Amino acid sequence: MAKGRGVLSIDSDLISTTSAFFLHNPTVLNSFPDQENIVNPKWKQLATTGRQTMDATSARSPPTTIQFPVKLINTNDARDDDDDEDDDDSSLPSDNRRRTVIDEMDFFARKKHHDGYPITNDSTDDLKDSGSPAGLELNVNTGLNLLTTNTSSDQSMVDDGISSNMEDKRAKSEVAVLQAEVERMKVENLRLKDMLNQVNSNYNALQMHLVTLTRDQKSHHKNKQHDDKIKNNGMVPRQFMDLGLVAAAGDTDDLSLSTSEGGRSRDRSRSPGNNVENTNEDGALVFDQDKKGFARGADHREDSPGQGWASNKVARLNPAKTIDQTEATIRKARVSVRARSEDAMISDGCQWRKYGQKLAKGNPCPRAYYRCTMAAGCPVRKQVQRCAEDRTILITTYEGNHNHPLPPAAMAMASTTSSAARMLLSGSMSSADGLLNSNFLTRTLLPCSSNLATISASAPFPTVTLDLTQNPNPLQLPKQPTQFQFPFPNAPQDPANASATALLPQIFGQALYNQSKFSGLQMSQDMEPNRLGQQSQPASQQNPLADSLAAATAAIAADPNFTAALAAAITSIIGGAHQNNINSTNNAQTTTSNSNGNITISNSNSNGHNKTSNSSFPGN
DNA sequence: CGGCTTTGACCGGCGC
DNA sequence: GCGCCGGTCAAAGCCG
Ligand SMILES: [Zn+2]
Repeated sequence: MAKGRGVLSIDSDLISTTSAFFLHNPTVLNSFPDQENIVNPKWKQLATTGRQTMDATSARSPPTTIQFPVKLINTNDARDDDDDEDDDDSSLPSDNRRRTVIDEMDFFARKKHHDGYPITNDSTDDLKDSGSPAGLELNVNTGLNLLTTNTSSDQSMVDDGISSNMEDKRAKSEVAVLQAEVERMKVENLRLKDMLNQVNSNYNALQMHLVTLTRDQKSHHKNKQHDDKIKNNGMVPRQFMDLGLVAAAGDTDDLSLSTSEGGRSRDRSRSPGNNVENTNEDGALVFDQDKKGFARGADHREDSPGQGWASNKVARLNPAKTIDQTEATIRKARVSVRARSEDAMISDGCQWRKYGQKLAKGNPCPRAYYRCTMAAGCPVRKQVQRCAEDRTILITTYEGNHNHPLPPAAMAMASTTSSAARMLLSGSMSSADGLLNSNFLTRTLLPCSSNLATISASAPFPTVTLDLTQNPNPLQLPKQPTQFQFPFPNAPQDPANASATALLPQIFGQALYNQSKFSGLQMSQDMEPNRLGQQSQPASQQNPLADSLAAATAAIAADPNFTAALAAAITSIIGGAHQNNINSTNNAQTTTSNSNGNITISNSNSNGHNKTSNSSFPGN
């Protein structure tokens, strides 16, 4: 199978990057308005640079945002294989970033190996590759130094022309200086790395806190809502809530829903509690009884392996009947991506291991089951299946949140998933929100396009479907009643598009998220970036947004067409959002539907872009 | 040799 | 209670 390995090259300003990475969330809303100006040259520049796409988005977070490496993706295309070595080299040269990137790469590379930091080697490579076209000072300097340093002969070569001892000395001294600098950078790199890790951990911790707080608040809400819901279905609303929370936690962490471990002994054994996150869950979720039944066997299992560990215990401890439901919902919250691809599966930047295959009943094409192997306990699973009617369409369904850092490429999907979860969650918040949101979108977007985004209640669990195929397939329609449509005029067609593909989901997710926000919160126009402030909503939202935003931004930057489309979509959303807010007619309906909120978003892409996706992602 | 895929068996839920 | 079905497990084999 294709493995995705994310190799990231991060610009020299790691810190800012990292910080942005985690901090970014707040800006999302703002971003939209900005995005309207997609055309904005700034973006393009950024895109080309591959740096800080975010900047353009929001003035607030200037340089720091994550750079979603659209380019990285492109880079990947160039690559043939995944070898680690290749990663380092390839990543560097391909983009403008090459420059200092060297060190930064390691961050994400973590898993595999960042052999020492052969800075010297890398730098040399850079020089060779680039020939110093970039013209960035850093590159040039470093490279020169290194080269000279390494081989005396080289120096001699250079020196010959000059032929003065003084010069030699000078050169040597310079070299020495440069070397020293390199060393210093190395150290700094390490330091940054540590910082990153620290930030990460802090971030996680904060998230957990958030979740806990949110939960507390929720509990209040629940009590209130619960009553209401009971009338309808008792459980549904909560589930969403939980999802949201979970999802929130999930950005970095999983959704850990604890199911009861009860029966799954076998599975569990395998997936030991690697994750620290369990704690999160503790705070976040409480289930009392193992099975409340709603979840199918499969569901249980899923939970248990990745998430269950700690959570399970916790769940037992806390008796809350509805919790189960929540859990189920969470589990069930899924993001389905429809894309045209001849490949067995689309590359999403993650590493997947196939653990099963089945012939689903209504489909002659087998369904493949994958689990994320980027981290030991990662609960994320995905199902890949070809559309029965149109076998060129590959339907990939993601479930759960990663409990580990992701390469940018993977972030897109991950964020999308989480966004979807949030959205669902938000829906739960204001009972109908999810639906409302969809309606929102529909109304807003419909005019624009031919492409569909549909929401259907039919699905057993809340699902957000992103249709990246050009045609709104009849297939979907039957399953899911289309309630609203999203127009995406142009879809990227290149391999590079793969990134775009990945991004789309995020974008959608964001859009959804925003909607949810709008509808649920009835956000004021301000759209304050501070999500934290909005505790009412699940904490999870905050993070994912940022990610998705970043991804979206990157994507936009990368592909003009796409950008335009997005811009249109965003604009419409934004514009429509307010209007929609007013329209809450749906609410009544939604309440019922809460249990399953399915949203389908279709995008018109040219066919075949998917193919590339596999190789294209940096991760691979 | 480790990791991944393949594939039949197994499990639990659900409907009849 | 039985069978169907989706989902997962895990032994066996493959691959680099
Ligand atoms: Zn994962």
